[in-house]
Amino acid sequence: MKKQVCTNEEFKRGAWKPEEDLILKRYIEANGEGKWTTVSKKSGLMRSAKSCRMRWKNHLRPNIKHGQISEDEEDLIIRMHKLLGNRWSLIAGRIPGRTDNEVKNYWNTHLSKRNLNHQGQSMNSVTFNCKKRRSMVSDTNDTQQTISIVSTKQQDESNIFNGSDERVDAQLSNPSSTTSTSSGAEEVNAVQRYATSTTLDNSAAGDIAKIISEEEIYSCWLSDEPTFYVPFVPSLDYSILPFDSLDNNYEDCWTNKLRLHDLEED
DNA sequence: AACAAGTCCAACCGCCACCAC
DNA sequence: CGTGGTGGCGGTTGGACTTGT
Repeated sequence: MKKQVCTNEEFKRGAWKPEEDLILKRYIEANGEGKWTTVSKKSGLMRSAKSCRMRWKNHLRPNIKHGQISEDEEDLIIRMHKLLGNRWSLIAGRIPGRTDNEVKNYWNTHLSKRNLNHQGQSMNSVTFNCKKRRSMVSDTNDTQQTISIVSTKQQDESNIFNGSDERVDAQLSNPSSTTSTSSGAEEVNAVQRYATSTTLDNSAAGDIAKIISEEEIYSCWLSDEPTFYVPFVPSLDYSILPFDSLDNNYEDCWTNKLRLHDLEED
């Protein structure tokens, strides 16, 4: 049987010309965003669906901000990266007008080296960056969730983080046994989809994992100590909490969360 | 002026989740 | 339930441009 192969040779590649931009822009304005294979076929551009999508998303979409990243934006990127790791789309989602590609490029070219230097001088922190977040192992046992996070070894000096090949198993106590407001199933899904484990400081009393989704952040200790579970509090923007191991004020964050948790219980 | 090295960023690639069938 | 198509994501690459020698 003859196998149907879609070769890249069918599609034009390389830099987009202004006239191609115009065609794509007009097509999407007339027909709406999405259905990129249809865009690819019907626009007459001879570009792949992915290429069309990428061009629209990163350059042609309305409200895209071009030009220099401001100090405020830079500060936000650094803080968000500290919190989320290389979750560029999530970080970009918090910076109006900036794309994930732009944020990623900016980080790689401007900030990663600077942060390496800063890190070397001031602290010895380790980040487990969950590269393969979707391949995490999750035990769907009713009473306990075991989340296995495979960290990536980062030997390159230019990388800001000291890496580890270790496998981190975070034991989350059963959500249904806590006072969490959402269902256990929802929480497990959130954890499975968007887990990132971050230890903030080697000197901290136990390692801390932040389990993050777009709207929710869960927290637990990764040490041998009994784990606890902090429910999401909708009124609180966790991303702006001062997670700064230099000041050790993450302790306050934890305290704040627990206090809010207690209030919710009341 | 010419070349090498470094920097930047648009574009591409591979992987994976989701969904329709 | 399995499969194929699609879209989204993060990592990487390649070439244009800049800076240094």
